[in-house]
Amino acid sequence: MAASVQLALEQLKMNGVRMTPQRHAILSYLMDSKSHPTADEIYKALSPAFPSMSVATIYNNLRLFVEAGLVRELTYGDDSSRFDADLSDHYHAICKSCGQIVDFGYPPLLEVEKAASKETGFTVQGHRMEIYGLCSSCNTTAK
Amino acid sequence: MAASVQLALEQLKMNGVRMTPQRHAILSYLMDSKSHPTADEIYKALSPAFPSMSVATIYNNLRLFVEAGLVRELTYGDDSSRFDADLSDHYHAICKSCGQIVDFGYPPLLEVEKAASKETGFTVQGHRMEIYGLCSSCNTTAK
DNA sequence: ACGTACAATAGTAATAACTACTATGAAGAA
DNA sequence: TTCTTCATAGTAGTTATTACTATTGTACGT
Ligand SMILES: [Mn+2]
Ligand SMILES: [Mn+2]
Ligand SMILES: [Zn+2]
Ligand SMILES: [Zn+2]
Repeated sequence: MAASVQLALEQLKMNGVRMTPQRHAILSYLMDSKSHPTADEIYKALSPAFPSMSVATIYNNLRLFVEAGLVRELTYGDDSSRFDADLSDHYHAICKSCGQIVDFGYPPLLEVEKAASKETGFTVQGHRMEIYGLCSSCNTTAK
Repeated sequence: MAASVQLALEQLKMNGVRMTPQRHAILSYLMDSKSHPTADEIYKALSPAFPSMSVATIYNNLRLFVEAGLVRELTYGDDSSRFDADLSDHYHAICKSCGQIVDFGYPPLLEVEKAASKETGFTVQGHRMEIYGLCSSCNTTAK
C-alpha cells in the first residue's frame, strides 16, 4: 500500500503537483481504508497526527485526487460524499440502517448501456448502480 | 392527468392531509411534467399563479408526496434533488452536458440484487441505476 | 546550502440546498 | 358559527462544500 502511494504521488509530480505530508497522509489513509470514508472522517482520523490541518485541505486534495483519477467520489443526495481509492471494477451495497458501504463484484452492465443508448439516442459514457438494503448485522439487530 | 391529481389528493385526505391550492398546484405540475424538475424550478413555475407562496411550502409538500409514495426523489450529490411523479418502472439517462434526464425502459435488475445479497449477506430492498452520457442534441453541438 | 518561484496550506468567509421554527390563516368537524 | 388542527409564509438555522487570502513550504536551479 505504502509503495503505491509513493507511485501515485510520483505520477502527480509530473503535472506540477507537489508532495506534501498532508497529501501523502490523506492518500495513504484512503488506500489503506475499506470503509469509503467521508471528508470529515478523514479529517478526524488525521487530526491527531496533523493537529493544524485545515478541513479545506482535505477537500482540496480529495478533489485533486478525483480529477487525477486516483480516487472515486460516491455521492448520496444531501449526505456527504464518500471516497474510494479502490479503482478495481466493483459495485456497492449500502445499508439503509447503519450506512455502511460494502463492495461486491458483478460484471459491468454493458447490456443496459446499449439498450439505453438505443432507446434514448444518448452517447453513453458510463453508469451508476448500487444496491440498497440492510447489512447482515443490522438485519439481526432490528426486528 | 387532472383526474389522477384529484384521486391522489383524495387518497391523502384519508390520512388527515388537507387539500390546499398550493398542494394541488405542485402535484399537478409534477404530474404534467416530463422534465423531472427541481424544487426551485417548481417554485419559479408556480410563482406567477401563487405570488406569495413560500419555498418552504414546496419542500414541505414534496417531502409529503415522497413519503406518501406519490412521487420519487432523485438525488445527485451536491446538486438539488429532482422529482418524478411517474411511478412506472423505468430508469433514467442523464446528460452530463445539459443535465436533462430522459426516461428509458429496461427489465428490473433482479439478477444483480440476488448476486449482491449472496456476496454481501445484505437483505436487499432495492437498487439505483442510471446511465450517464451525452444526449443526442448535446452530442451534435459539441465537437 | 541558498534563493527564488509559485504551489499548498490554514483559517475563515461565502454559498447553496434544505430544514426548523413560529406566528398567522384557513379546512373541516360539531 | 365556533373550535381544533393542519398548512402556509416568512425567516432563521444547519450542513457540506467552495472561494478567498495571507502565509508557509516544496522543489528546482544555482
Ligand atoms: Mn468500494
Ligand atoms: Mn422518470
Ligand atoms: Zn447496517
Ligand atoms: Zn444534453
